[in-house]
Amino acid sequence: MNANGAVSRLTDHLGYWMRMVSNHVSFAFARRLEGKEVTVAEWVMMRELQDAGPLAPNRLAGRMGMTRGAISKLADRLVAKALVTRDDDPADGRAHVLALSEAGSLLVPDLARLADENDEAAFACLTAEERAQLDRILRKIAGAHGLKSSPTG
Amino acid sequence: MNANGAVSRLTDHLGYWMRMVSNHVSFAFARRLEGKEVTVAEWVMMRELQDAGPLAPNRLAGRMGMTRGAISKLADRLVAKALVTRDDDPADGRAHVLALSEAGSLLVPDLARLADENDEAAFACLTAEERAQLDRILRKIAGAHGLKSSPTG
DNA sequence: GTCATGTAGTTTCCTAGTCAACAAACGGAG
DNA sequence: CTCCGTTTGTTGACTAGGAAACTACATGAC
Repeated sequence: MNANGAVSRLTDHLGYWMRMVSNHVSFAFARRLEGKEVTVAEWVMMRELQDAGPLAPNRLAGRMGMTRGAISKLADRLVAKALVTRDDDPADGRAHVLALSEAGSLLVPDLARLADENDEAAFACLTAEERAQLDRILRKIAGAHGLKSSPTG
Repeated sequence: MNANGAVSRLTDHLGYWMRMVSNHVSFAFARRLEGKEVTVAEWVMMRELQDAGPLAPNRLAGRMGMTRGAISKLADRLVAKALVTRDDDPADGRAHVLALSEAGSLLVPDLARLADENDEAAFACLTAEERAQLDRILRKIAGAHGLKSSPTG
């Protein structure tokens, strides 16, 4: 309750606007990816594999903030599209190694360009000053809460 | 590609940090709601009904940015929990009217307090100045893109 | 009045996650 | 070496939402 005895409004919350804008940006990106036959989650996995090199599903789950089960199925889809390879880890009979296929590697810069364009379009309405403020504030929040996994869902 | 010939990094995007922080806030809120046996989407619907009074599912779909199908099922759940009532619209044989039940009305302030606490905790690390900047910037982006539906998903 | 068109809500099928149960393999204690 | 707890990845049951088909009703043309 606030001073007038009414409960605070939904739009009084920073989290409300945060979610609205975040949803919009992700949605817009998903639309851009449609033509490439790739989902946002698939893009993030390919991106992680590009950044970090071949990786165990378990590591990817940590980085992407998803469960191992989800990674397993996501990898299935990417392997089916021949964008990612899945091999047994010679050093550990349980583990696998996921890596970008050649086709996957070739596709990444293409998708990265779409990501750049999407970010640019989403925040084009801001001044350089405002973008810098937003960037600083978001990183501060992420730092304060120890956030580290790639946002996917 | 940027100057060094590498594709831009994932973390160069404002959208990346946006999504990470937004996901964190929503997740934290979902955890708070767990004890109340209410999901975030359910909370948003109850909130809308509190703000706008009894509403047709169709109107709610617009406000919440969800399909009519999703609203139909969401309403099913809330009716099952006796937090919302669903009546035929006497003025239109097709339409229904969703409204908070008495139990629902009683629960809203309780949940609103959780929402306030969650927002406070999520952005506690920011100065008043930073919060004001963030608020202004987010509203500016939302305005620039004509965003208006409650973020749910 | 009748019919065509449009609209509201539900339902079915699909997708993409979670969670929990599981089998295989690792690795340390004895 | 063997055993037992742990870790890895997969699978199945479940959940929440979207897309589109469907039903029932409304409304305007005639």
